[in-house]
Amino acid sequence: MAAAPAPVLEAQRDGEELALLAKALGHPARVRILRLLLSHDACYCGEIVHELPLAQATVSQHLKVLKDAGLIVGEIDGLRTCYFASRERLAEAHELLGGLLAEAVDVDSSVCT
Amino acid sequence: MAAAPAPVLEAQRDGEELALLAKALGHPARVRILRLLLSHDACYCGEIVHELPLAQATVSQHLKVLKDAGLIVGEIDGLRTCYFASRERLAEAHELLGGLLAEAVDVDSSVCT
DNA sequence: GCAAGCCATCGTTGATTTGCGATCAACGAT
DNA sequence: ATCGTTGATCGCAAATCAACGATGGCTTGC
Repeated sequence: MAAAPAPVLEAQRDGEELALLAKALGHPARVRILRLLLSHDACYCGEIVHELPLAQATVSQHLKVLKDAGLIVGEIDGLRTCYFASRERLAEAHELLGGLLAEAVDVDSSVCT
Repeated sequence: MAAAPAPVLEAQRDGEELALLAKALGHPARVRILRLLLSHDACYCGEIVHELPLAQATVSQHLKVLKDAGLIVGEIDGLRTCYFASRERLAEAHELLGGLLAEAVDVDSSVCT
């Protein structure tokens, strides 16, 4: 990722990546789950279910969406499953969004990590 | 940001606002439209349609979603409609996302049953 | 006036999402 | 071995979304 071969193509991939992440964040329950995980550093699934006004199956589904997007990580811990938020992935979303704004100013010095 | 009257409620509203914005950004075509508008500063609807591999009705629909989220503004200019990206709104989304990350580090006293 | 271009909207189709109860697999304790 | 607990998954129904053609309102040019 050091060499940027085709800026246009790269921008397009970034766009799709951003859309993918945004889609995962595009539901209040999922944002709430994410916030919960961020503030607790880690949480068992049961706690999350207990915190939200949703059935266990529904919460599990939302967890799956977040996990598929890479925003959280689940780790089986014996009987339970412990979930962590991926700050790196969240920061990636933040940077992709920032990249959009930066691109607005000019197509001048586009630098990616 | 310094004065927070009701931290929990505010956080919840922020979460819903973030989800709303993320949902609008959660489609590749819409991200592409947004990028187009940002890099061109402004664009007529026809140009956008011409740029995307989608029918005019579909593009118009995506434009409506972005407009409803406040991410773009449309201005009727005689025969055509000129669209602008709202950098402020985009920056707002960026900050809300940053707020999530910040909240991770921050202290909080939520109950954990 | 009329015709042509632009674009928002309507109505329809098929795909996806959301939410739930029910079920199933895995595990610890009895 | 048989529970009770935890959480992922399976179906299903309702809702929403995505994409499109067709229509209609609007403006400009003839």
